[in-house]
Amino acid sequence: MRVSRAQAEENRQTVINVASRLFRERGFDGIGLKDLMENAGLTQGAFYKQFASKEDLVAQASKRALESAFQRWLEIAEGNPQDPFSAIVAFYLSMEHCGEKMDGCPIVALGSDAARQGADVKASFETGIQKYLELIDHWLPDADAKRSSAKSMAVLSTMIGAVVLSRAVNDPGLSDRFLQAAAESVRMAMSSGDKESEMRQ
Amino acid sequence: MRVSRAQAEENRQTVINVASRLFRERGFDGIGLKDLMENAGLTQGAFYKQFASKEDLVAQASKRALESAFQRWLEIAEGNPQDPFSAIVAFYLSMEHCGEKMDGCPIVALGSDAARQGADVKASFETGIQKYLELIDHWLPDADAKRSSAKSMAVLSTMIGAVVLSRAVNDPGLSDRFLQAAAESVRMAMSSGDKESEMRQ
DNA sequence: ATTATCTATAGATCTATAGATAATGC
DNA sequence: ATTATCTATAGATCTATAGATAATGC
Repeated sequence: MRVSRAQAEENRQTVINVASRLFRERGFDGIGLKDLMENAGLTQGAFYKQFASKEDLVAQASKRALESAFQRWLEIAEGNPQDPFSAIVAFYLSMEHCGEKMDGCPIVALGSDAARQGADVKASFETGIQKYLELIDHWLPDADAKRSSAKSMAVLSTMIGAVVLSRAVNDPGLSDRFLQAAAESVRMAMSSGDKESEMRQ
Repeated sequence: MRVSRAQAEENRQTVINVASRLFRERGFDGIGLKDLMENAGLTQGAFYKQFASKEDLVAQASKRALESAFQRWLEIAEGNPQDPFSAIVAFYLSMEHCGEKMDGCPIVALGSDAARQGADVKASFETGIQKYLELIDHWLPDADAKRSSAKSMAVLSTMIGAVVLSRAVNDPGLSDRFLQAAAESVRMAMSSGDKESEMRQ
């Protein structure tokens, strides 16, 4: 029954990967350890050799979810070097992304849940969120350098809020309007310079 | 043990009100019927005379949460007739609102959870969200009448996303920066006219 | 000898139902 | 007679632990 150290580590990674997807689909409280472990091809009994508690897995799976979602952003950005931010917006604020909870943005899928978790889980989110902000900062017009952070924060807020809203309603038409409205708003925000200095003119 | 019809209805309302607050604090899966009923001063056995299922209560409590949060917006707006939207922004994007999950915005507290629920729960959210949009529409500069809906959607998205993000991190400084960045962004969006026609000039 | 995984289980909790009780409403 | 609430419980599920097993790693 015992497996090699390498195999055990591989199993551990599988559990984290499976959890990062199933938590996004069903919520932290929406799936039990038995179901999680079976989805990773193991039994429940093996869990506590790998993780200290369910909360421990929640923190690690959150970190993994944020990391893999961030990787996806990088891939999409690299696929359109001329205008990486527009490519991100087209993907993120699409009905396709709205429909794929399991592989979509974990901040949208688990943001409300994260607010109820302990410091370790929030730390996973905080680190991931900072990376998103840095990436968006990087795409801002140079003139905005000093105010970059605030603008990136507003842009990220708009994107996340729009997908949360689009998933919370029944009407697909309304969902799509939220995504389109947010897309227009963030494209505008990113293309324009510093709004305060514009107003001072 | 039986109570009057009026008392029974009052009890039912109490259960819905209690649930609307405790669901916001702990999530739909984070509190059981026994705990809910005890918080309403009843025992678990009384539940199924009042509600068809837990999901039924989830839908009704969501409706109630959206309604009472909307009432709070109206009260705040009436408290500042000169600039109702600024008053809403000052409240909604404050650290105080960030800290009060139980009485705060249910879209922030339960948005991720709502995405996993059935059509009845989503209908509660959809109806509530539409009312927020109408109210924000109402405060837009007249010039924006035609494009009002899209702008209101972007503004609501930004506000909700910012509070979701501010609650998902540990660092209070970061939380506050998200709120401030969103506040500046939505004030700018509401005060400026139609951005597309501006760009055409 | 160590240990990753298994089966089995403890003890708590979950949703939902059944039957008793006692007050209402006709 | 009806019924809102109560106590009690069924049956499922939850997190976590205990001890057995069999393969690894020294």
